[in-house]
Amino acid sequence: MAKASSTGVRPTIRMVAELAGVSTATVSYVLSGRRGDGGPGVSDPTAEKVKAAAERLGYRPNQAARAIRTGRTNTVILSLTMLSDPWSLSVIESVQKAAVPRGITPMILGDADWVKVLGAHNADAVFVDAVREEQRDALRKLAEHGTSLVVFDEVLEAEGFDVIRSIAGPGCRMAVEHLLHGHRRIACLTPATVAGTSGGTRYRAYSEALADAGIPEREDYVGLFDGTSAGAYAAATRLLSMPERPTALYATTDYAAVSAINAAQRLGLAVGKDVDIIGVGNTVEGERMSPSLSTVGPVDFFDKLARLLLRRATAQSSPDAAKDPGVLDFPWHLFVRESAPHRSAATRLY
Amino acid sequence: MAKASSTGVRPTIRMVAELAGVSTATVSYVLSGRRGDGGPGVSDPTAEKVKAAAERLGYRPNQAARAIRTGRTNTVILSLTMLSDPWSLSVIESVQKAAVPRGITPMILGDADWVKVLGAHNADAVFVDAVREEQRDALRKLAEHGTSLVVFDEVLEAEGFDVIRSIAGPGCRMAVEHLLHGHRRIACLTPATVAGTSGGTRYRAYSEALADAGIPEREDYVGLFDGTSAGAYAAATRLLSMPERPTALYATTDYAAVSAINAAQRLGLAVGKDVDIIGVGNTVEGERMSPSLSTVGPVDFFDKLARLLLRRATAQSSPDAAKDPGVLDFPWHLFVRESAPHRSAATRLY
DNA sequence: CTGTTAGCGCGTTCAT
DNA sequence: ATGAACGCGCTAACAG
Repeated sequence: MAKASSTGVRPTIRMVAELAGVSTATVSYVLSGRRGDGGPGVSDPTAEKVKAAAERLGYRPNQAARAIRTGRTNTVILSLTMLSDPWSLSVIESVQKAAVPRGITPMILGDADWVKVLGAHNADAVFVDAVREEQRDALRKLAEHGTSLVVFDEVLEAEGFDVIRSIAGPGCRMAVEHLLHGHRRIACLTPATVAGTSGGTRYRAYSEALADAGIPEREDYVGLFDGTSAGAYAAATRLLSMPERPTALYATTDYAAVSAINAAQRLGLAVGKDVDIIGVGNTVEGERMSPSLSTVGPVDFFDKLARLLLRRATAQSSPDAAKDPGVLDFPWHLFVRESAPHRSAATRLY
Repeated sequence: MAKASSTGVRPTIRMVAELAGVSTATVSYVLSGRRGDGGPGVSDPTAEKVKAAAERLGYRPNQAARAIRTGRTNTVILSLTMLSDPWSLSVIESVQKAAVPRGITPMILGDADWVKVLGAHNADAVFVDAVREEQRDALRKLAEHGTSLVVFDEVLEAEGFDVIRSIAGPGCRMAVEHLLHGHRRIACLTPATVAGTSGGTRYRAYSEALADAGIPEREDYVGLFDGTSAGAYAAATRLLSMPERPTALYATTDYAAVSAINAAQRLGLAVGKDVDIIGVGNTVEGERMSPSLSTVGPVDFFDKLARLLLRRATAQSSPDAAKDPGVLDFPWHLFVRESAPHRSAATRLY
């Protein structure tokens, strides 16, 4: 029960050394488990003494002090602007899965003004989720002065930092065209926050694909909702309850598509038969549900992102295979699953 | 456009000093904006020279090095287990609003194994949102050795750290009893993940209040859902479409209550008139919507939490009015708003 | 083979 | 406005 040392003071390596009756160097060797080059180098008895002393004092190595000497913090920072977005949660999850086993801690920065913070807190690598115009210069400066950056952006070029890119337009187009093979009455389910954001691209793909197919766009076939799942559910219910009910539904996000499937089933419609529903994003939930969700999106996006980030974080010290920063482009694919299967001439709904 | 120094090397205070032709001490004073005691102490011309040199090199002070000397990192850590929960987002938002103006950066730790991390990364203060049994000892040890902790927990006592407590039971009871003043047919809308979590308390309040009022609990009046808003919407729709429709609905979370209001309106029911709906949690959205949501919950919870955390972070250095750690108990209140107004004998629905 | 000494690398801060 | 010590953990070079 050895209590000792409830002094409210953070124990240092020197206190441990004193209590164990050895030098600080020995403590350092024992606790970090390494020694210069070859063999073990610390005898079992002393190692035990040191460990006991450290345990008794509640000693924890001081990352800040370690960082100053080694240049590594064993930390990656994720700067995420929309924490509530499932996309952000996927990023966090993937990075955590990749980082934690290697002893690296992901820290999340919820604020959008990463510019001030990142220069000061020296993480081994940083992921930035969105770059505003006026932040670009600061970004380049950071990269110039030793910060390892991975940036998610559709237009930036790699200038000392990695760029991850995932362009939605063509993929969304594929989704709508997939529906056009079997349908004419195609509705669109999209959040109302279309202004300027990526939502705009996704809705535009719908408009343009319909126009190119010679199908006039009906205003009452566009289901706007407030961005929540409940809102998507309500909007989908409205669309699917119309007298001239659409036979297919293009949802600009996967979670909206999921809500739409729920709504359709509640209305007694067989999804993939009476009505086809396709989403955008290729999130994991869609793959797991029943019926499985047809969707478009990048392949393996989050895992590859995590791997790149971790490689950057690790390559700091060992510049072995650390390639120069570059652009990593994720092409989108069409995933035809149960909620919107292939339609032959025989199964067309028009 | 003075570029200079794109060496990929992080500039140090010494490089700045050399370029400006002054000592490192002067640079430190200029950039941190303080000087020993009284007057400015640094002449304007040299201050300008220093700032120019720092700007040219892209110098950013190294937090780790600063921390080692001052013992302060200007950082608070938020250890949050359920990042997708709106509750976590509220915590983040409040803390950010309080911290950023004071130059303190909140970092979010998404992993549940804060034990290893917190000992190493010395933040000025740490908020922990859930403590498992086996983590309690580690918690005490951390607190003993200088980590400023604020813990959210319903049973822990303050042992060197602050405890924030917000007990749901009695408040939920008040919510159901409020409905009992005007109703007999009261349904309950609750996520299916009742096992052991706080959800259990909230459902139990419903069961017990009904039992005490001599009303038998009907199984078909309990709407279980999967935890999503869409699920809550669907479950509420089912409840409100029953032949013997309940006249009141007790939802164990505010977001479920919001979905229920949407569902009721969609079914053509006047909320607050044909059907009363009450939530749990006192979140801001409920107050802002129309009809405004009646609910129970703590008052001013997030802001007070943020203030306490920031006080702890700041008090590190100046031990002026830093009271001893204690338990901060948030009593719950009943907020009677439009979705479930007061019912007099005349407006009773039975 | 085991353990110690003596610096290093930062920004801060007290004397001078 | 400066020189030098300081606080921390790490580690090359050395001593037993």
